Amino acid sequence: MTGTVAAPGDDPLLLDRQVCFPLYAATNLLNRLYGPVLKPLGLTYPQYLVMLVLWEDEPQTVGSLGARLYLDSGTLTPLLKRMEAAGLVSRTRDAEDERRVLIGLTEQGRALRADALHVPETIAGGRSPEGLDELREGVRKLVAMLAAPGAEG
Amino acid sequence: MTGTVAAPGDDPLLLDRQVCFPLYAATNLLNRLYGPVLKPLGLTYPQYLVMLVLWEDEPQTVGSLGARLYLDSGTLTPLLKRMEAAGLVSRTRDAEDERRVLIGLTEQGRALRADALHVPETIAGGRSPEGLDELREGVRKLVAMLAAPGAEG
DNA sequence: ATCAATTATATTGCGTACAATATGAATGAT
DNA sequence: ATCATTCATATTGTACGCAATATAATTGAT
Repeated sequence: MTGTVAAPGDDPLLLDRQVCFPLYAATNLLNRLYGPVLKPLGLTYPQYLVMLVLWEDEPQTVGSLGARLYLDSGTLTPLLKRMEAAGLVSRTRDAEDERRVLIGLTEQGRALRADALHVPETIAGGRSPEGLDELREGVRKLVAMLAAPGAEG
Repeated sequence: MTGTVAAPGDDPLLLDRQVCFPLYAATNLLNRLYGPVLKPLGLTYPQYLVMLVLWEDEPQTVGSLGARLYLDSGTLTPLLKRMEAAGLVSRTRDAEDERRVLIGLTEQGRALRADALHVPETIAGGRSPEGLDELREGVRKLVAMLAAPGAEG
C-alpha cells in the first residue's frame, strides 16, 4: 500500500479539519474589512487596538500594552513610533524607571475617539449578531488556553 | 456632559467587547505555536497551508490556491517562489492558458507529507479537544459570512 | 559597594499581507 | 481580423509579527 493516503475521515492533514485555518482566514478577512474603515482615521488595525487600550487607560508602558495585546516590543516599538510620528501618541522614558517607556495620548489621539465611535457599528454592518457572543467567548477561551505557557487541556 | 464616556456596559470601544480582537490574538498565538513545530520541516504557517492544499489536489493554479486560502497573488507569488527555491513546489506556465501558473509538488514536497503527519497531534499537545469542534464551526461560519461580499446577516 | 542576573525596550533580518499598479494573454463585440 | 475588455499573475511600497540579539537600567546576593 505504498503511497496510500489515510481515509478522508482519518486524515489529520485535510485543510477542513484544521482549527487554525479558519482562524487564520477570518483574521485576514477582518483585516481587509477594517482597512477601509480605519483608513480615514489614519489607523491600521493593530494601531486601532493600541488606541482602544489607551482610551481605556493611559499612559501605559510598552510592556503593559504588549501584555494586553499579546505583542512584544519587536512589533510595538516601530508601530508606536509611527503613531508618534502621526501625532497620536507620546513616548517618554519613565523617570521612575528609565528602562520603561510610557505611551500616552496626545490631544489629537484623545480627540480621535469621537471619530472611532462609529467603527464597531460600521464593521458589524447589516450582519446579524447571532452567534457572535458565543463565538467571541469561544475564541477568548482558546486565547486563554494558548497564552498560558505549557497549559494542558 | 462634554467629555463624558459611555457607561462601561454601553461603550462600543472596550477591547473586551471586540469580536475581532480575540481572533487577532488567537491567530498571532497560533502562529507562534506553529513556528517551532514547522521550522524543522522548513515551512512557515502559510506555507504549511499551501502544502495542505497541494497534498489534497495537485497541480493547482495560483488563483485556485488563493481562493482556497483567501489570499491573492501579492501574497502567494513571493511565497511560492520561496517554496520553489526550497525545492518543495514547481511553478510552470499553463500551456493551455499562458496567463495561468500551475503549482505542483516536487518529489521532496510529496515526501514532506510523511514528516508533517505528526504536526496536528503535536500542536494539539495535551490540550483537550472539548469545544474545538464547535469553535471551528463557529469561526468557519464567520469566515463564510465575511468572505461573501456584501452578505447581510 | 560590587557585580552577576534580571528586566524593559530597541534593533535586525526574514516572511507574510494587502492596496495599487503593471504586464501579458485570452475573450468578445463588431 | 481588430481592438477594447477582462482575466491571471507579477511587482511595488507600506506595515505588521516574530525570533534572535543588543543595550541600558534595576535588582539582588554577597
